Amino acid sequence: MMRINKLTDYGIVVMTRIADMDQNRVRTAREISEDTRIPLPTVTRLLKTLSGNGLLNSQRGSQGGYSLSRSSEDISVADIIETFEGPIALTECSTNTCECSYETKCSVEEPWQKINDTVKNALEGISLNQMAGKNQNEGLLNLSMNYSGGM
Amino acid sequence: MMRINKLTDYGIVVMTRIADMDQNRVRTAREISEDTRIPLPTVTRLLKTLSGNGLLNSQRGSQGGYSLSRSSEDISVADIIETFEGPIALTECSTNTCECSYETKCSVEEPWQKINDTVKNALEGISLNQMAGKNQNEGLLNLSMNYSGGM
DNA sequence: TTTAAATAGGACTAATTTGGTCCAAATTGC
DNA sequence: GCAATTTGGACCAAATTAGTCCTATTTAAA
Repeated sequence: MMRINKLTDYGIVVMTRIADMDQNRVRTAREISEDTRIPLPTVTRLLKTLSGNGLLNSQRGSQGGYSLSRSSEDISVADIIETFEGPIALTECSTNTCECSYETKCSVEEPWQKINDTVKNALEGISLNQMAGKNQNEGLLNLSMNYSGGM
Repeated sequence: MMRINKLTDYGIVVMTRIADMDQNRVRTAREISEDTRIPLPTVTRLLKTLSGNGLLNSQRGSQGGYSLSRSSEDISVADIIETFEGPIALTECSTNTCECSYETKCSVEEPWQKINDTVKNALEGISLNQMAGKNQNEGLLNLSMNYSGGM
């Protein structure tokens, strides 16, 4: 648990798939659905969300479809997650002005904020390019923090 | 979104509250409910879960109650989250053996695993003691990764 | 030994969120 | 004009989560 939503996960799959494909033509929802085996109506919805938030360009009409709005190196996992889930934050308290009614909660606010920033930082450090097959072996994660290996 | 559950959040509040109190006596569910204003039945349930997972000691009967099972410095936020939500992982794929049916998903597995580890690492680096009022000003976060400040 | 104060365990319901589908409208190329 | 596509939004079903309640067990103290 403590998961990102399934749709967000799908969104990453879909974006990864588009990044993997030939960048010189657009891809239709149907194609992507067939590639990923995610049901068409769901893919449709994912693509709408992604293009609505500027991660994909869309072209309507016959011969239309979707393509990345910018290079896969310039799209981070954080971008995709935020598209579907809004600002990255593990607790509500740290996003907006704190309205919590429990006295102790707010003494807890600052550590949470840093936790959230740390997580956000990690996710921003991973590009679509790294998720896709292109760069698969070395330097997969170039996080701005020093990841200390297996725990 | 991408939140920890509300009960988990409450759990952290409750633990923080217990850590803040005099360690020489146990605290009852009722007291904690009054302190935190979280409804008694809910607090009761939280405490049962926490003691069931070994984060709290419980003493039954009259004059009974709960107390930390170990020092607040030795209890991490990760411990509490895992008590309520199981292993820390943003995606399902990285916890158990991957059963996903989408071909692209698994090319994505390794980066996710590292993301999850990074998040886990961050949460393990924060002790209850730091969440509580005791240590509030300096060195709040002693993460094993270098957190590079506001973004 | 009785009683009152606690925790323990588990069943249950209500509320909320999430996942998934569908339809009608707009756009575009042929 | 027609067929292929995206767009926008409404809608329902399923799953998860939050919260409550009841009964049993344990313990200290009167």
